[in-house]
Amino acid sequence: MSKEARRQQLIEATIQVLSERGFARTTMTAVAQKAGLSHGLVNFHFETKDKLLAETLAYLAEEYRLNWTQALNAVRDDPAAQLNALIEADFKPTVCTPERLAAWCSFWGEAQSRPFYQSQNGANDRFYNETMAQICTNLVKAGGYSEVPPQVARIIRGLIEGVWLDLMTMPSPFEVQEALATVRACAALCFPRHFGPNGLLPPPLLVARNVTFEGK
Amino acid sequence: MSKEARRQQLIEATIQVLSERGFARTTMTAVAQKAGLSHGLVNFHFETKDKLLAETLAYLAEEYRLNWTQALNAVRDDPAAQLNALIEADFKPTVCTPERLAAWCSFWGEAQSRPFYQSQNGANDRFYNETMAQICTNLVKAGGYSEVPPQVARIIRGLIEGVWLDLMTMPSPFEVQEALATVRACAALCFPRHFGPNGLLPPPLLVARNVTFEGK
DNA sequence: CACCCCATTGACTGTTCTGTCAATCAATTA
DNA sequence: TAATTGATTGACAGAACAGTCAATGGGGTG
Repeated sequence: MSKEARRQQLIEATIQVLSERGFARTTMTAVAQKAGLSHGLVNFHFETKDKLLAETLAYLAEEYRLNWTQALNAVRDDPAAQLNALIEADFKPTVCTPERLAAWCSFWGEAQSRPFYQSQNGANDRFYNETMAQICTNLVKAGGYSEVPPQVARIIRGLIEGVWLDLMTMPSPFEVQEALATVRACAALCFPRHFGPNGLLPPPLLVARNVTFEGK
Repeated sequence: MSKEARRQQLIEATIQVLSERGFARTTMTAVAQKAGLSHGLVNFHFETKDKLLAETLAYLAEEYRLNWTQALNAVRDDPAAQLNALIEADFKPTVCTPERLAAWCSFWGEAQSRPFYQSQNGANDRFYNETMAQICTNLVKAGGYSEVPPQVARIIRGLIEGVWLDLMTMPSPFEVQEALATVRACAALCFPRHFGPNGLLPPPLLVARNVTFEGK
């Protein structure tokens, strides 16, 4: 097996162990067992436990970043479509599985006391938040809304994080589709002329403009 | 020192250590040192580490429950005032300090892999959510809104959890007042005739009626 | 076929941490 | 004051774990 493939296999095993046992009880031996390998090999590929965990976090962060940037690149240059893409991206099975959610959560629990984890994710988070704020600014301007763009961005971003937590802590009846519906409902409250209860409204801006014009 | 006071002192020390070192690196010795006592004493009062952590979680949960139920009892029987009380309660210095936030977060990170922690908080969460949903139902009916009450409740509850996480993970400029303002802005989007950007609108329904009347 | 390189194993070491316990100390009661 | 009770200490044992390393094995190359 190639060196890079082996590393990725071990990182995936780490994510699984993190989600099953939590951060505190994640051991090198457990990771190796999950991958069906000996524990000495984990130290061969990642010199220390700290480095293994740091690389796992970086792996998850890059996976998350790719997920939303690619979703953003796949839609046309329209703020409502972009916001919709950003929202839906967070609930795609690429990043929104029980294992990944639980792994993220175990890192959050340790992040505050480990400066490395914080600096690792600080840049990514800032980039995401700035992108979200910019999209909201464009949407407010184009749609003639009166909201304060950075605040709306914080609401939507915060709500996504909150329902992510709920997906983990709540018993099973709360599913991904319901979480997404909750965020969509919030988007509809923020931008009622662009979002409905089922997501993006079909012709985004033309309808609103016509209504305003003919209404006067 | 009385037995009960000593236990509480050790639990407070545990909360501090959790927030400073995270769950994984919280040791009995660190807790004892933080309290200025010997580590054998911790085992004397709480037989095992697991029991110490379980009691710390129960302590935080009860503190949280008391905070919002008392805030709810202190306002008049009006859904808008009740919702406002519920929102503000989550940002009071009783429960919303950096230490407590960090301690909560470290428990979340471990909760999914430890059934005890989940069952511990399951009942409390359910009670809070049902109360919030009931208040939203009353407010929607009394205020003539068209939102779906359980969904609005999930939005507000989820957003509060999300900004709590942000308070922890974001660098310092994001402060409690800004987090509260974000939630208030969301409440204003959900119930525009009862909530403004600065929170509850003074006399909830009467003013709206008067303004409309004199404005005409 | 023989050699070499590198991934892989598993036993071993040193450290850290939990939980135990006999000895000590302080306070209260007889 | 003496005795008793309960809290407190710190040394100790046992367990779990991270990290090391010499030995092994297998695939590719000369």
